[in-house]
Amino acid sequence: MVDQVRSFSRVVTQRVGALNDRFMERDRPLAQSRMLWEIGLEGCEIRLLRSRLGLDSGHASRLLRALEGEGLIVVEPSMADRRVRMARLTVAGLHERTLLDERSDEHAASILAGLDPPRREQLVGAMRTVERLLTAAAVEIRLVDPASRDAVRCLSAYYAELNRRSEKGYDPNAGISAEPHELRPPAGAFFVAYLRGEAIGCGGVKHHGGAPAEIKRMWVAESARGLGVGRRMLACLETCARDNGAVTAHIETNGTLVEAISLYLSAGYVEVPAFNDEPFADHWFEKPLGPYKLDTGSTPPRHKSRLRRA
Amino acid sequence: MVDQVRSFSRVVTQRVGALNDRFMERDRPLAQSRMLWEIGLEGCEIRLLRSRLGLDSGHASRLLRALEGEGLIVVEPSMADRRVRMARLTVAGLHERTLLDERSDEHAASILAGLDPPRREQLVGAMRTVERLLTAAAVEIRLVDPASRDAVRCLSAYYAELNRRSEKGYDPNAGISAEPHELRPPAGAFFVAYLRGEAIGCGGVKHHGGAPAEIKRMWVAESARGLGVGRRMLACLETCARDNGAVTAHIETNGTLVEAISLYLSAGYVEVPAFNDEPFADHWFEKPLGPYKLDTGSTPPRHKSRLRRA
DNA sequence: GATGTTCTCTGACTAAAATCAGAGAATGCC
DNA sequence: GGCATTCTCTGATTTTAGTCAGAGAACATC
Repeated sequence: MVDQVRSFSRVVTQRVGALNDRFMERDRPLAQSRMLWEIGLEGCEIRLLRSRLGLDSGHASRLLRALEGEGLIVVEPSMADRRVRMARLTVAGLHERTLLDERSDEHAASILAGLDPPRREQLVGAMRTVERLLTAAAVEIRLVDPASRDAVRCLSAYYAELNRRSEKGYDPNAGISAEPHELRPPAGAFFVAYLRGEAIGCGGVKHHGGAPAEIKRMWVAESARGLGVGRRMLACLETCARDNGAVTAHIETNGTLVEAISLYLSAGYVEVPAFNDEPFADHWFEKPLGPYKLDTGSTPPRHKSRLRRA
Repeated sequence: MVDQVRSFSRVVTQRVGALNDRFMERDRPLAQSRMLWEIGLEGCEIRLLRSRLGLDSGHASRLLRALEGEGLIVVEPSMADRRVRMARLTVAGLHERTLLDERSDEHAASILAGLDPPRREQLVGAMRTVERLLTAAAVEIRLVDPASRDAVRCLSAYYAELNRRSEKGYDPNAGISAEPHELRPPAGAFFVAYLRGEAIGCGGVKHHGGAPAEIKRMWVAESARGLGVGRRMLACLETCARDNGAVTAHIETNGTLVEAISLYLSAGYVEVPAFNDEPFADHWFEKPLGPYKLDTGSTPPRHKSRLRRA
């Protein structure tokens, strides 16, 4: 398997990667082109550009200065926070970006050109699979403070989504609490899932010694669904609970969250009578956490995962 | 489709390409590491290194000097041609290369690490497909002089293979001739298939005005089989024949060349009685070349291609 | 309103990559 | 033998990329 990955890597970087770089070079250093591209039609915060392109702040600043000097972009302070600066394409910049776009399209088309239609479809299908799975593999789950910026951002997105999806509306302050101090070691734990530096999911657990641990605040950004992040997060929380003495995990949720419910079922949870009085919840689940039992996250039996796409 | 290729390209270069570069950097500039790697266990001609890595001769020379200075390689003239120089790894160089190897393995493993076993297999399978099809798409067929170096090289490989595979043995000078002047426009044509600069297949055609064109010397290197090169070469030769007035194509071959025969059948050839007295041949084929009929090279009906893998 | 943090920028560098022109040796081919 | 070609090397330089330290503005918090 490792050999296949390596040989794939060789072929692809040569044929797709390196060539693409050449195509992007249009009388302009590659890094500048990439920056131009990344700024996008809508403009972009500089700190985001830096993190996406993986650039040092000095380097990034110089690249922006160069593009600005050519009249391709303007950089101006963001309204919300005047420390943050926004880069935006000028008309000339938009034009340049369009050219880059066309070049990339040509390059992509040239890759497909050597193939007959059926093989072309096969290739594109396999590319889709590789892309999805590589993205999934790049997700990283980290223990963070539940009051940290990324955590807070995830939680507000979570609350907003619950509010949007359930008829009753959701109030994080009503019902069972999950305050930061309850989700911080040693009382509990809070994890954030990152994809290329961006927080795209979260989950918390409240420890209760030998009594059932409570799994709370599980959420995955819409843009990152279908990558198995939820499953990994759940496994992570369970491991954490088990390591802290729990032999059972408890989750409650609302019936409108069908993906969540199907995940719980497929991960071995069974529905049980209400074990608390969370007003938002109408389904309660429980799972025995066999000590040291490794959840490989493998595909569950078909009948259990049917709800998934419903 | 183009969009999918582009998005694939972004994800893969980031996750597989760029990271791999980081891993390769081992107190040594990336270009040096790549060179070290590319030299391989057996050593390699410098001009080959240059073409594979796409380096300027000055740049390449300097990289080699640096590696030589560290005692990792020795560079010595090739025996065959003393203008050409060979780079070969020393013991220390072999050791370094092994370390690079291990790093690459680690990197490949780290890509797989984030996935559960079933997804892992899915990823590796899709990678295999992408790799194969990208390689196939990179093959380029060019009209060349049948006396050119690449053509001659292909032809000798072809003769050698015929000799090896058939019991009778093969003599290119016996039987129907296909001398360079017969395969050169306007009398005929000769094509070579290239993969990353290397000649990996060939094929010729002898025009006879309105009379059936003769397809000759079709060969594909073993390393390049399964990529559809033969099919593309055949289509190319047929187009060429049609453009020169032929309405029928003739091919004769030997029964031991099963892949060839199955290719001809799946491409629309039908077996006919001997139309010449080529001593090497024991099967004769014919195909009507409908004018302007495009051979898309799409997958033939299953029952006809069954011989393919026999 | 004092303090610490976040974000961006500049200056001063270093390292690596890439380019160009020209020279010299070996070879192939009349 | 003369001549063009191939292959490699060196010197001189330029362009990119990337790093580090520190400064200043805006903001968050107590």
